[in-house]
Amino acid sequence: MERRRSEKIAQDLEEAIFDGTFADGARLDEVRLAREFGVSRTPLREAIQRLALSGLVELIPRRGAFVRQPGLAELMEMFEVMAELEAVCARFAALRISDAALLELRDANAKCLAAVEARDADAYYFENERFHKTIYRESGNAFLEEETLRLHRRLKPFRRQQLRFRGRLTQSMAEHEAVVDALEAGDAGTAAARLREHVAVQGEKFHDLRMSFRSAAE
Amino acid sequence: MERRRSEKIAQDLEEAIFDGTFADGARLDEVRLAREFGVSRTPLREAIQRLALSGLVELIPRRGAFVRQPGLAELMEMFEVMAELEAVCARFAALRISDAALLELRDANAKCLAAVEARDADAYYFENERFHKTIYRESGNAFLEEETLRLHRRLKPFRRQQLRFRGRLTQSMAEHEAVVDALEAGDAGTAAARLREHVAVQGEKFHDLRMSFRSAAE
DNA sequence: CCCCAAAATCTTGTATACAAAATGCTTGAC
DNA sequence: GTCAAGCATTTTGTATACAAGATTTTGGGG
Repeated sequence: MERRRSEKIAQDLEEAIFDGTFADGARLDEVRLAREFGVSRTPLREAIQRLALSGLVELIPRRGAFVRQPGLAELMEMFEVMAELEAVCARFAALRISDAALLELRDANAKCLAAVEARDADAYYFENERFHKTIYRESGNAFLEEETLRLHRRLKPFRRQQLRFRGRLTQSMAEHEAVVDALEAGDAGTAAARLREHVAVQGEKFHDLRMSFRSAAE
Repeated sequence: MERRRSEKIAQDLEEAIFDGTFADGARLDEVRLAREFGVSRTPLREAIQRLALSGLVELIPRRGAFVRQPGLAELMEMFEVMAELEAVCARFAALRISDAALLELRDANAKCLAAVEARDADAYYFENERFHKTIYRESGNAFLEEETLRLHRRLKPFRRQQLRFRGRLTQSMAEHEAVVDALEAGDAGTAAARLREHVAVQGEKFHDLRMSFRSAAE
């Protein structure tokens, strides 16, 4: 826990932006939010600054902070980079992964599959995250792990919507298993390619989803 | 230019940290720096926060901000990631690069080579940066471009020391040309591999350099 | 009736004042 | 003499007050 007030406020605001409480382009009124959080403007400004550096809000001098939701094109780009980063993690991990981590990946997948069959969305997400984060960690490069986690967090709210696709989940599990097979075999190229494809498909599915949303809404 | 005071202070502090004005672990005294910059603590704190989010300083609650120079191990990791990011840029660029950009790459290389022969270090760095940044841009993924630029900036002070290696520069130019050849041919795999190797070598050379510094200093 | 300009208001950016916490120093006891 | 406890000092975190710029509103003129 850092300086807890501005830290917590930043998290809350982030959540609110992800929730869609703040629409794209909405202005973050400092005094209003300060009242709402029951603090002065100072910690709130620090929180806003933090969000600005994360790219969630745009800071216009003397004008204020405006929510900056990524558009569809930018999201596709982010998913593309996510796929590449995970592929790099997999490539490194194929050479460096420990036996214990391989067991953890198998375990996460087993529990993930169980969650799918039990229709337990929360458990599915938890185990799915454990799977991916384990690969980041086993890349053996702490900086890469951190950067990949950063993007993972940023894309989290958009990834979440994919549960709506029936049948995608079991397919996803099969892809996970194939990745682990390649990692176990120490086949860096295959592991990278499979994980890249696995994540890229998420981006594409997301694309479809957004499109259907758009046409349904307007 | 954002809120210019805290923005400028952050840049100055960043520069000072890179220069080695602040040693690793040094505390950034708010009141002292505020006096030094002739501002109050408020904009200075915002600048420090910014640096903290960039990872240049560590913020310990109720203790203060401490300069956090990356150690050798972390730097190697960062160069490793840099090589991978640039490789991804090259892979994308191979499919998307424009003829104009290819000409720009050749032009940058030519001027770079001229700078080497003229022993013009500044010109060399300028053109070298132009070369790499052009490839980032031609990846056709603005988000990837931005993220790669971020890491590029962060590694800049450490890359700068490589001029000391005689003979490395002409070799480096040859590698650049080979990368452009692959891009021109649209050979994504080769372009990626060559650029990855080019950047990875920088990291290794840097490693050697630091080692020699260490043994010389202590 | 509309448009332009000036003033008033609102909001951000900065400074200062205050509170809380941590560190270090001093003093006292064993 | 040393260790511990309490107090003082220093420093961060927060609140509030002040200044500067931007926007909006109002009033006057065309």
